[in-house]
Parts: sequence; C-alpha cells; structure tokens
Amino acid sequence: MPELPEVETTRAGITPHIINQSVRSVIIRQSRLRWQVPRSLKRELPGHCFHEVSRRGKYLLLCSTAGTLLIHLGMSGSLRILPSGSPVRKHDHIDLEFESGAVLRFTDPRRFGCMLWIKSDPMAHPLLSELGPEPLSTEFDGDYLKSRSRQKKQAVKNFIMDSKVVVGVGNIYANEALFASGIRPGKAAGRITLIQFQLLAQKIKSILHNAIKVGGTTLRDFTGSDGQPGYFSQSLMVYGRNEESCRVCGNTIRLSRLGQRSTFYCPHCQR
DNA sequence: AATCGCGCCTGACGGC
DNA sequence: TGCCGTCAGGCGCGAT
Repeated sequence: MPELPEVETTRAGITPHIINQSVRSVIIRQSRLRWQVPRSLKRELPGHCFHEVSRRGKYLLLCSTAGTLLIHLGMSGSLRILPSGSPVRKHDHIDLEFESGAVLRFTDPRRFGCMLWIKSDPMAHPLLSELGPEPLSTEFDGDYLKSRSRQKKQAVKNFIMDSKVVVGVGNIYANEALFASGIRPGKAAGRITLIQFQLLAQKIKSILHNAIKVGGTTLRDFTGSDGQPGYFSQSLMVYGRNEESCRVCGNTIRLSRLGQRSTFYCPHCQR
C-alpha cells in the first residue's frame, strides 16, 4: 500500500530516468483504472518531454508542455523503470516508452489507482484544489491542527486522515502517529489540546520522514526492482498488532473500527 | 455543512 | 484439494 513515503520514493526513483526524455509511445493494455485512462494519451504524449516530476499528497504530477499526467497508485499500484522489451505480466496496465529506451511501467493489481491527463492548470483540478497542506511543510503544525479542529466531534484519527485537513496520512501512519503521541484514536478532534496537537504534528512528520529515509536506501536498485520500500522495514508499534502486547507497557493492543478502517491502539499508553 | 459509509478490485487466507 | 466467503485498503462521492 503506497503511503506518502512510498510515493515520494517512487517520485525520486523515476525522475532521473524520465526527466527531459522524449516519449516515444504509450501502451495502454488496461484502461479501466479508478477512472478510465484517456485514449488521447497515445497521440498527445509522444514527442513531448516531462520537464518536472512533482508530488502533491499521494498524487504524482508528470508535467509536460502538452499537459500534466496525474497519477495515483491507489493501494496496490507501482511505477517502475524497466529496459524496453521487459516481459509483461498480468497487471502491467500502462507503459510509457521513451526514446532513450527506458520504459515507465504502471502496474496495479487492484486498479484503485488512476492515470489522468490534465491540459489546464493541474492545481485547479478538482482532485487537487481542495487538498490540505503537505504534512512535511512548515505550515502543518499543532496550531494548524488546533485551528482546524474547533468544535469537531469527529474522531481525531478520521480527522487526520481527511485529505482536506492534511494530505498523505494513511491508515498505517495515522495509527502509528497517534500511538507515538499517546492519543486515543476515537477521541473527538475538538477535544484535543494544543499541546497534544503539537506532539501529533511532530510525530506525523518524524514518522513520515523516517519512512522516506528508509525508502531512500532502496533507491539504489530502484531500476527493475519491485519498489516495495518503506514501512515494512520499520517496526510497527500498533498497526496489525491486535491482541499482541504493547512494546512500551506490555498491555494488550486493541482493535476497533473507525470510519470503516482498522484502528489499533494501546488502552494504557493512549488516552 | 459536516460527516458517514459505500463501492471500486484483487489476492491472501481460513474454514469446510 | 478446491471452493467460497471475508478482509484489506485510498479515497471520491452520494447519502444523511
């Protein structure tokens, strides 16, 4: 499941291979992703270069003079750089072949991802225009969370997973950040103190930062690799640890359901 | 207006 | 063994 660190690792990994390289062809084997992949890509992209590869939340933006390719990896998607002619497997849906011979391949078994072609200002696109701040930006801090949470009865976990509040905090990192901050996931956002929000913002930043750093170590062999860096290599404190004992206090980790998502917490460490 | 919960999709896994 | 039901998850969008 690509969370923000995986998306950032992917961005950094593919950029040197595709930046300012002319696209030779586009192959669409499966166009039914979250939204239909536009056929127009096949005639509008070849001959153009991506002059910038950026990220907004978990969206990747490949910017060319002809338009911007907007990509989301959903929860099972990946982008890899491969040599031309690499064998095609079951869920390899889209290839961008460059004049250099490199192929950027989009693979996504569950097809929750998307690939869209935006010909106007991408930041004005409905998918991007309402997004909250980047969690690693200075704008995102305890004061910001406090000001956005006034009066809200919504569970703090749902609150921080809302992309209008802050982007890129998925289920795993929401669970981990709340544990690291000693906050019960179901507590109303409006009842969290400034001090708690300051700690929470700090923990979200440090956890994401560490995961990006870990992902970065797999960048070396990014080409041709499966590109599965990130959180698996770090030790999770609560996520997926239902009925196991807390690594801090030894109490039993509990599983509950919040906003249709598995929520893990330590009843002793988190209040 | 704010919040909830559905549904998209496949693979892994457990039970019989 | 093999089949079938259940679950996981990001996130937009319709329902409440």
